[in-house]
Parts: sequence; structure tokens; C-alpha cells
Amino acid sequence: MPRVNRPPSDTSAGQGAAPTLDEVASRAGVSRATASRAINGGNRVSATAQAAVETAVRELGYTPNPAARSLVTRRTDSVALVVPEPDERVFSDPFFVHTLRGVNRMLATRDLQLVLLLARPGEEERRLLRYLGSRHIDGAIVVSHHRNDRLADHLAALSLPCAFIGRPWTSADKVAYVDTDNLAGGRAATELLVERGCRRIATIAGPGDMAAGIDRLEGWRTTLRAAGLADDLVEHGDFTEVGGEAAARLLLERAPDLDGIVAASDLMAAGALRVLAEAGRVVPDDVAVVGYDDVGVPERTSPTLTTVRNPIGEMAEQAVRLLLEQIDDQRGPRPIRVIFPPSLVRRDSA
Amino acid sequence: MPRVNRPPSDTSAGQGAAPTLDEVASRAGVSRATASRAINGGNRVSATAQAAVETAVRELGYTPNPAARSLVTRRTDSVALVVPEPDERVFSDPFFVHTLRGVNRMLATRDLQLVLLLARPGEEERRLLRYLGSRHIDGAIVVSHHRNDRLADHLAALSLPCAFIGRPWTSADKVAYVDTDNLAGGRAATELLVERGCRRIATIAGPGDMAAGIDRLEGWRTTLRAAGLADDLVEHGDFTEVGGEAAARLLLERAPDLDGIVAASDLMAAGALRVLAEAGRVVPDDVAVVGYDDVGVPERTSPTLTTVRNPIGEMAEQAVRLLLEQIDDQRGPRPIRVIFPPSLVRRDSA
DNA sequence: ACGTCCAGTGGAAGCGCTCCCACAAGCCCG
DNA sequence: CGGGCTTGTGGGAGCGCTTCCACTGGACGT
Repeated sequence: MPRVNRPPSDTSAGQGAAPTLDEVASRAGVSRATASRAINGGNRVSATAQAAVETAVRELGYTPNPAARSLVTRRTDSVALVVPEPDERVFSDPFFVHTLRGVNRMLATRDLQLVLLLARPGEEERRLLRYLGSRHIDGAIVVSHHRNDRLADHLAALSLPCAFIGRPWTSADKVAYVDTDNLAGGRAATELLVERGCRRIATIAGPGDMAAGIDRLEGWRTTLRAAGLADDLVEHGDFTEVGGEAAARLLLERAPDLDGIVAASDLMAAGALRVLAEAGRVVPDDVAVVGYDDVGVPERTSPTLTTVRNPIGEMAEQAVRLLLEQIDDQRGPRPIRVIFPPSLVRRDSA
Repeated sequence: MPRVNRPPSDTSAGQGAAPTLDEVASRAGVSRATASRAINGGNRVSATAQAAVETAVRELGYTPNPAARSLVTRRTDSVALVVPEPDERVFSDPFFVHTLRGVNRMLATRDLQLVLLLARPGEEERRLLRYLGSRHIDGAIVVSHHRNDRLADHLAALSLPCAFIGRPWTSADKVAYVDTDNLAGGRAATELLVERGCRRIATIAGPGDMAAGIDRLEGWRTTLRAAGLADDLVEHGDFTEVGGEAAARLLLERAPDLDGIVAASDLMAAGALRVLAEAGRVVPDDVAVVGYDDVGVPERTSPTLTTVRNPIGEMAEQAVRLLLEQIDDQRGPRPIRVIFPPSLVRRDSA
């Protein structure tokens, strides 16, 4: 006695229920196995069978059931983008936005889906880890920003394929990551000003709990010391324009004679430009300004911003590539790292 | 002869392989059925069995396999957030960012995952629709922004549970959506200025292909006409600060005597404030300014911005609620709509 | 002529889970 | 004290798919 569990109406063409592989197979006059092969790349399938299956698929509007598929393949074809989000900064940051788009674009080419995981530390982090450990996704890309973020440890322990964008604070030797050389970037920006003849060079540094902030500041500092200049003019900003304005005002107050500013982000540099203009300083003649990132902002300021280019697109791309490698040859995660060199982009502000 | 397909090493405790329900069950001394019940809410399970299962789960570090589960339940417990993304505007818009966070927060409470789907019209849209039609997700939230966006039609045809944030351009009678009354908002802002005594009131409108832009503009226009004032001072911006600056400059040039500006976003209003300050106009005495949205920006401008509050958080929340209703009682999608009234928030700029 | 090989194929065994159903107790009621 | 409950339980049948394996027949080498 065959089981008939479906609603009676379903005996008909059944618009409501999605077609299954069985239906495709019988319509194409082949077995389920052959139909499956035909659909997945057509290995070891005769041309006739292939064509028949393709026709059946089209006529039925068949789409494979992803749950059934991933139950057996143990792949979900989706990867997580993990964003520790202690505040809204992440989103206002063009850096992050471009990362997101880069990752998304790259994944799309491989037909992988992006699952966005926002998680503040604390309760949400537990949820996050639980999720990551549940075979929901094939791997994770982590936008690593903040200091006390033990995600890398946990991911390494989970042995889930993952790639960090930005060096993780812990377990940097256990996971794969891409990064730029922020130290070199900070140095390059500062050296430009020194060579230009600036002698009183300030910096608007990033937050002290983010690698990008710390390293760029350090690059600024070493360069100044090497040049025998004072390195006392430091104000921290939060990578935003408003933060940059506030910092610039403070600096101007502390050192009315300053003749150069290295900002740790373009947005902060833009804020500084505005403050300098208000204060009647001419850029770059009175004060030269260098930004950081070069994504979107620098062309639009006035004057246009000389900046250190952060190859965000390539970084995102590379991160995805590292991730896919790990997913593909399942020897587990491997701690590869790729560091991109920064490059100076000269425009009008310095 | 039993099938032994696993690698030999797996006979042992098998750290590598994830534990299955079977293992939990046998460890707890119950059947798989009982274990399943215990894990899913514990209905019709004795206290002892419940406890035994919970212990086993903990000891084994068991997590249900989502693929297996959704294969039978026909639920994936994840919903898509669809963002038509013709350009980067979406991300720089605080409105969008807050929507994202609101949706995410709301979904988190129900343990649903957010799958972010960015799709430019064109090739990517095909991919998107294919994805949506494949039982990958239980439903979709669509941030509806742009005019020639036929997503609503397609979703209605797919009969996939969905909810739009912002009235869709087509099929508005077939799908559920939440929106604010942008017309009323535009009116309220303008009326405030009229009552204040402004007589030469300009507007910085949003893009002409977005509902929010059009409706707010229309609200401005009807109010001015009703008051017997001229409605010729219109400049369009792109919802950004830079756009607002440009528009304000243009307006000031066209009508040096203007005494009021209604901006379709806070960011544009902030840009206008800056231009007005540069031009030596005192806000609100010379020129009164009203913004729109009230999310983050208005408190930080100087002077602080009077604005029309857009209840973004509640909208996102409500959208998720509409979606969940449809998902829960599977009578298919229903075209409910919820319109939020805007409210005026008075600060210093008007 | 015969074995060998290999491209194609279908049968069937699961992947790990939920849930229907049958069944065993214990309970209360008349 | 037997019939009906409710409550808890396990057996087992799938969900829709991939993939192992055994098998066929024709092309090929010797």
C-alpha cells in the first residue's frame, strides 16, 4: 500500500508544490541519478539525456531543493560576513561599505550567498558562535576591527574555514587574513609632508582600539622621530567627518603654527579641511593635509585630497579567495596571510 | 551487511564529525523521536527524559543540522533583506542603515537569520529572482526605493511571503508594505515654516525616482499653494550632505531673499546649514530650516535641526512582523499595509 | 575471435531530521 | 471495575537529493 500523504488536489498538475527531481527525471525519461548528473554539470551523461533533462527542467520550472542538496553534499553554498558592531561606525565607514560590496560581488561570481551577521560583543556573540558552529554556512569572512574581539580564537577552535579582513587581534597565526600595511601607509603619508618641508606635523589618529588606527599612528610617529621632528600633536578621531573636525579644531588650538596634518581616514581629513578653511588657512600652502583610504571621498573635497590608497576592493576579493581555497580543499583552515602595500595618491591637498 | 561508509578512525569518539540526533538519543537512553521532541520545545516529554536529553546535548555539543531539519519542516529560518542597489546611495543613507539594524534586531529575537541580497537591476536581478524562488529563504523584506523596480510584481507572482519597506512602485495592492506618510510629513514641515512667518520658502527635494522624494515635495507644494505662496524654489538633491550643499547654493543664488528651506533629508539639511553659515545667514532668524528623518544627524548640526521624524525603527519592526505573520499562517502573502504618521521634532533650526 | 575498457545508466542506500501513528501505562469517572 | 481519557514513548516512513556500485553494450586492442 503506497503512502499517499499529499492533499488530494495534488494529484493534478499541482501548481502549489515545487517539482522534484523525480518529476524531472520521469518527464525526461531517465532515472533520478541521471537527471541529477545532468543538472550538476553533466558528467558522464549522454547528449540526448542531457538535452531531455534540460527540457524537462525548463518546462517544469524546476529548482533543486537546497536543503536536500546540502544535506548530502554537506555544503550550503553560503558564507557569512561577520561584522562585530559595537556601534554604527561600521556603516558610516566607507571602508566597510566597500568591503561589503567587494565581498558580495566576488561571492556572486561563484554563486555563493552572503549571510550578514551583525553581532555586538556579549549575548549576541554567543548566538553568533552558535550559528557559526551549526553547519549553516561553509565559511566566514570577518571584518576585524576591534581589539577585544575573540572571534578569531573561537573560529580557529571551530575549525571553520574563515578569512579575516584586517589582522585579528588574537590567533593571528592560526587564521587566514588579508590586511594592508598600515604602518608603511602612515609612514608614506608623513614622509610626503616632511619632504614637502613641513616641520610641525600633526595627526588625527583613529580610535586606539583598532589596528588601522594604531599602526597608522605609529607610522607617523616613527617618521617624525627619524626626521628629528616633534611627535606630540596627536588627537584621536572616530574615523568620521565630525570627529575629524573636532580633532582639527583641537590641534589648531594647541599648535596654531602647525603646517601639516596626517589623518587616518579621508573622512577625518575632509573634516580637517573644512576647519582649516574656516580658520582661513590655505591648503596646501599653509597646511598640507594627507588622508587615508581613497575611496569616494578624496575627489570631492576642496581641495582634492592627497591620500594613501587602501586597496579595499582587492582585499575583499583576496579574502574571498582565501576563504574559497579553504572551503575547497578540506584540509581545514590554514593561516595564510596576504598583506597589501599601500600607495600614495597625490592630489591637491599636499 | 551494514554499510560502513565512514573513515575507520570514526569508530572512536570522532571529534571531527558533528554529533547527530541519534547519538544524543542513545546517550540519553531515549528514542530519536523523544530526543527530537525534547529539543524542540519539550512538548509531551517527561521531565526525566527532557533532562536526560538536555544533558546529552550539552555533553556532546550537539547542534541540529539545519539542512536536515529544513528538509522536513520546509522552513529555513532565514529571511532575505533585498536591497536594489543601483548605486552606493543606499549605504550612505542613514535611513537604510537604520533599517538594516532594525530588521536585524527584530529577526534576532526570533532566531531568524538575515541573508543580505544586493542586486542591481539587470543580470543580477535574474539571479536574485532565481534565488528567491528556490526555497532558500522563508520570506523577504524589500527596501523599496526606486521607481523602475519590478520586484514587487515578481514576488507577488512567486507568492513568497514578503514585506516592503516603502510603498512599492507596482503591485502595491498585492503585497504587504509599511511606509510613512511622506506627503503629510512634507506638509507638516512646510506648515511649520509658514506659521513661523516665512514667506519665501524653498525646498531641497529628494531624487525624482524615489517615492520619499516625490511625496515630500508634493507636501511642500500643496502647503505653499494653500497658503498662497510661490512654489517655484525647488532644487533636487541626492539625499547626501554634498548634494544638499550644492542645492542650497543654487537656491541662494536664485532667491537671495529666501527665508525658509524644507529639506527632504537631514543630511541635505545639514549641508544647507553649512552653506547658509558660509553665506552669513543666521538660522533660524534669517532662514529657518527643517530636515527629514531624525536619525542621528539632527542633534549634531549647529544649530540643531528641527526635523520630521521618520519612525524607522518601528517601520522595520513592523515590516518584520508583517512578514512573520505571512510566514506563520501559510495562507500565502497578503497585502496588508501599515502607514506611520510622521511627527515634527522641534529643535533650533526652525 | 576474445577479453578489456569505458561511457552511460539505474537501483538503492543513505544524509539527519520531524512527525504520524500505534501502543503502553496511569488516571478519573460512573 | 471496565471504558474512556490523557500522557509519554518508540517505530518507522519519509523530506529531496547525491553518489556508490553494479551493470550494460559497443569500441577497441591483440
